[in-house]
Amino acid sequence: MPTKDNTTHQRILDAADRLFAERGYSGVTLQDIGQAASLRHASLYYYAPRGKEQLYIEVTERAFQRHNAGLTDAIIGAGGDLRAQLHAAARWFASQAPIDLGRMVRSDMPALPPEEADRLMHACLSAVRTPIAAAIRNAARKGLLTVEDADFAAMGFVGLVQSIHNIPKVFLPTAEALELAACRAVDMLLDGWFQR
Amino acid sequence: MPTKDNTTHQRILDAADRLFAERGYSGVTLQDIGQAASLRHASLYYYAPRGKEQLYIEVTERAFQRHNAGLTDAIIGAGGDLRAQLHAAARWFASQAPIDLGRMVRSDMPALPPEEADRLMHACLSAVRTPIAAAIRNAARKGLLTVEDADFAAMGFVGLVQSIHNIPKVFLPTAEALELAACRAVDMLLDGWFQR
DNA sequence: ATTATCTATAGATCTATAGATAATGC
DNA sequence: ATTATCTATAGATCTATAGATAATGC
Repeated sequence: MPTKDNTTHQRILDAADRLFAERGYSGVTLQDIGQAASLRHASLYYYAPRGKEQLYIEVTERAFQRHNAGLTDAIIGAGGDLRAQLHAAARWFASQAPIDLGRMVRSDMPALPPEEADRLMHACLSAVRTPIAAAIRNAARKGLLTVEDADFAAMGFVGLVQSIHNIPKVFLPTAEALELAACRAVDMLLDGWFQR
Repeated sequence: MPTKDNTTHQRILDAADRLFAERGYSGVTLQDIGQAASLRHASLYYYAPRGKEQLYIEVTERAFQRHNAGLTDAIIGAGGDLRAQLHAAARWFASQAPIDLGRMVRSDMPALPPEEADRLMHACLSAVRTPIAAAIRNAARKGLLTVEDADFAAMGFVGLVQSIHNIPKVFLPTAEALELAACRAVDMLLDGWFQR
């Protein structure tokens, strides 16, 4: 029985997390994960008896719980101002590995059993949408915003902010440049493109 | 020598286009493409001697040339108003299969030879960014906008508009609902979330 | 003859399992 | 004894090639 709180287990999950996030479900083999975690791929079954599928589901759930916590903390830590809250959320996204919701929806999930896929995808979307939508609703209650659908707006926010990760690295070489770009993207959305 | 303008060839490219766009490079096998085009996967080599890689590169180039033309036409056909131009661009994106720039950058391209990948990704980013950035620059020249970096804004626009494809189908079941959502996303970006 | 397709198969992975072996704890 | 790893291998793909075969055009 694999015990929890095992260094090797953590190393495996970290490697799987990084590889799946980078290349997606079908782009990663158990050999890749084994190699990244410095053990034979067959040994992965000791920690994940249901194989690649189990590893993907576990690390994806874990990753989005982390995003949910990271976003919630960032927003709470930013005080009561929506702009500050969304800058903090954007900086969180800029500091983390890119999230490919599109790839997850259309490439990764179809490789999983449908019920598992539905449950997992819903949890992931929820994890990133909820804290941002809550911040939006909070500001909307004060009558500051024109936003009608906070969930829709939150999904757009994520899509817009994640788009900074599609910009070639030559234009945004440092972590600071990436964070700054993320905040500029937020300001575009809050203030709009048209002159006020 | 495979002749151009061949029905089978077109059927193969269309099948490959649809499958690669949906599942990405590593999520599609030559068997899948053969099956979708109603011929044995070995026969694909008659039309694409360099195999899967050649098919991916050809259909991806073709797809983004199509997007470039579709966006350019949509924007030109919309008249001189930026909002109308961007609504038309957004409707174009809503009417087409989703574009996963993130998946392309981080999952598909790493499976290709680096020089090919760089050239192809640059061409794809350019194809979608250029017509939108031109519309933005055009409006900015009239002093209507606060946008400083038209290319950056255009990338954000694409990310934001494509995010509608990540919304579960139950919320946006019809093509009309999707187009409407795309236009709402554009309005959010043009007018901003804050009350004017 | 040329063109377009197919069958068969080689060789390389990939997932998954069985069972051996080494290290650790009683 | 239990825990953690490894080797070896089965069985299923996957890409790619060789060569057969059918259809078409001269």
